[in-house]
Amino acid sequence: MFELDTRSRKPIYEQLVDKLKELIINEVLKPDEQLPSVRTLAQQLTINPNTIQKAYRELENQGFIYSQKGKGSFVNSGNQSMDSGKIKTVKEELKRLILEAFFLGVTTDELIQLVEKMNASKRGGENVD
Amino acid sequence: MFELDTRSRKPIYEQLVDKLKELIINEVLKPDEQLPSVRTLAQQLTINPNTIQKAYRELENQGFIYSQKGKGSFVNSGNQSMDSGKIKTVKEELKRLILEAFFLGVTTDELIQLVEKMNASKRGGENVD
DNA sequence: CAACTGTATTAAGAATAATAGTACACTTAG
DNA sequence: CTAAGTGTACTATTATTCTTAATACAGTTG
Repeated sequence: MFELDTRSRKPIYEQLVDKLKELIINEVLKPDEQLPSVRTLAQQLTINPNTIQKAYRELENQGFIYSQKGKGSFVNSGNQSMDSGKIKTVKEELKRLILEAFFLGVTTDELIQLVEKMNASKRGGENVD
Repeated sequence: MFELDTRSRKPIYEQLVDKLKELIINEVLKPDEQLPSVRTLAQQLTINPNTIQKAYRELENQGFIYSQKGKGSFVNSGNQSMDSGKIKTVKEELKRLILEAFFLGVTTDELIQLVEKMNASKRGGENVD
């Protein structure tokens, strides 16, 4: 399901969070779809269940999944269940990156085109690169 | 000059890198301006000189500053000295964040407006929030 | 009840970050 | 040239964080 880089300086649980977020956002994992159980995924990736749990806890804090004792962990649908705090955080990160892009010489038009391309890929689902 | 959160899970040297990048991008620190010396800044922030050096080294690797033995560390001017690799990296990060914003329900128009606001603040220098 | 789920806790080891101290090479002001 | 400043490098030690391990408990489902 994933490839993890155990040699990376980036903690494994953070790599997991990033990859799962990507799958959820790209709707590879659809809303209310059940995620692999903590123990199953740990066995598949040959890492410790506690590390999976840490990643799942983080994803739940960020609003991407919800967990139910005895049942499992499931994908949240977007737009819902998201408080405005998360949106503000993402916008702050975006502002930093946009300024950095400007500093590197990227133009406003290029960035706007990037936004529109991402929007198109969201609707259609084509691969944009 | 800065405020550092020693309690944060984020390493001090990374906080330094982020804050200095922000000051450079917003042209609070202007091109060819000299940064505080490793030892001076370490004394001001009451942290170890090695930690400052680590941050400066990272900033140099990312192309934001340049250092000269015996003279000091100085701010790089944008557009110059930046290879296209950095631009590609930033664009990749932007794509991830844009998709995440879409997932949270942010519209294309909102994002375009954000880009244009950042562009305005870059030229004028006003504070945009 | 049995076999799954998530969750919590404690303990130990491994990896990384930060500090401390020292040293060397270079530049500049005097 | 000397002295005081600069960046850079290195080793050693401590502190912090990440990861693993082994249990345990609570809820769900067939």
